[in-house]
Amino acid sequence: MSIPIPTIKRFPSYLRILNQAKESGKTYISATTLAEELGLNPIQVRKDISSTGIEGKPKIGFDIQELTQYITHVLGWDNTTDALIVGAGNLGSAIARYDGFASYGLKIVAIFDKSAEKIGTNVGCFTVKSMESLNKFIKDNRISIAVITVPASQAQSVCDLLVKCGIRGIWNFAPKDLKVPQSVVVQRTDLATSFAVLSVKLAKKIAESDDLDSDEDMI
Amino acid sequence: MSIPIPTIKRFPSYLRILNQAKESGKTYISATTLAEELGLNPIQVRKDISSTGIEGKPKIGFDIQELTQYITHVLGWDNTTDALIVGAGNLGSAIARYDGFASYGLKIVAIFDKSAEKIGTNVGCFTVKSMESLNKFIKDNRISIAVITVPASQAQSVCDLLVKCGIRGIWNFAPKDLKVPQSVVVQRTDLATSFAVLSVKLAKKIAESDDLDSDEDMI
DNA sequence: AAATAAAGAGTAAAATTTTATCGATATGAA
DNA sequence: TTCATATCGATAAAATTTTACTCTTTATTT
Repeated sequence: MSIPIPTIKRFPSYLRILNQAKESGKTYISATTLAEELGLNPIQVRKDISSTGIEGKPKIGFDIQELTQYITHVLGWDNTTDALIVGAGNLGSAIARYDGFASYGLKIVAIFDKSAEKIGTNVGCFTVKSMESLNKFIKDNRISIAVITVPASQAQSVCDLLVKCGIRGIWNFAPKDLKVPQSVVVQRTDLATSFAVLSVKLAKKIAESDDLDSDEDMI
Repeated sequence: MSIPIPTIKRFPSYLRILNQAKESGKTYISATTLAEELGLNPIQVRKDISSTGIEGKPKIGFDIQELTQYITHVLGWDNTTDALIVGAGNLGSAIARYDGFASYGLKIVAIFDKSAEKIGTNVGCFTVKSMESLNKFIKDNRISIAVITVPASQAQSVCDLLVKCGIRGIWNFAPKDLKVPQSVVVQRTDLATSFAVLSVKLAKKIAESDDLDSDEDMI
């Protein structure tokens, strides 16, 4: 009865639309409306929702409050989890300053770096801490999630260290595939992957419109 | 004969491993090795590669050079494409300063923002330009790709403007599903989506280890 | 109150993606 | 040279995911 990964991936988008709808004063929303907003197939939306077990009312749709609550719960976003960042470079700093994580139940509580120049400087509302203080911090604050934003060359060693300190979930922004023990979960967020899809789709689209052009020539 | 999206998404990882292997002096690499490095199924890797039409040698593997070239070409990363960023906030600035895009055939050439305070300031090696200068810049430099890093509330209007200026591909970092004409491609890169997967996998993993604990108790 | 239409729910079909199987081939060792 | 082994390639099977279809429900209209 586990929820398919593609469905999980669509859940955050649903939450976004649900919030919007709620703010505009609505109480119910139909799968059709959700689908329209997101450019999805309504049947797919209904199927996704059905995996939560929530039932809708014909002709009306789903209770926004109920749906929001359930999806938030499935994602585990109803309880705030503390996380720390390792790597105070451009990306790490941007993430540290980003204030949108609260709605994902994620709270950045510290940022670490090995560079002596960066340690002690401020990034957003944090002061960069040294790698030496990492272990104690994780233990003292019972941190289970870490965000890796160091260069690829250092990612594995940082990862190993984090695992040794007891981190269970790693959100990896370094372009590197990390090896971790079975008990640890890694999720990589890779700009390259995303851009690859854009590149290919764009090339295809341009090829199509070229085809169209030549078709027109033939008239 | 189009290449499946999941395959496209794995291509950048292959490229990374291929580069590593090349740097360490190798000429050939087997699907098995690639798969091991990436935690994938070797059969899947072979299937992915087969979609490029490149043939390998039994017992040896694939020509690294040839494979690299072909994948790079399929992704369209062998020709550099100029792109601009709209939104000079934390994320936009981080992206502007990121120097890893060169290997994706992507070259950031300018960054725009509507805030009077930001216009004229420096971000990395760029000077933030005004939104008024956007149209002319796109036309003069024949830009076809734009990166959107504005807040969600402004994303659609910025998107509309970009489309009007002739942009064909949009890489959207705003948590908002953009509506565009058929001729335009949008790729959203969403932190929430990625984190959702991490959240759920982690919860599952922790539940599993709890199960294990209770199993052990039963001995 | 009956008819209509806009959903939802459940099952089935289709499409896509991943994994398995088996025969072929090239290398290195006996 | 022959044999063992690692790997490839092609086809088939399995699994997953998306889409279609049919029926039911309920608000709205007449």
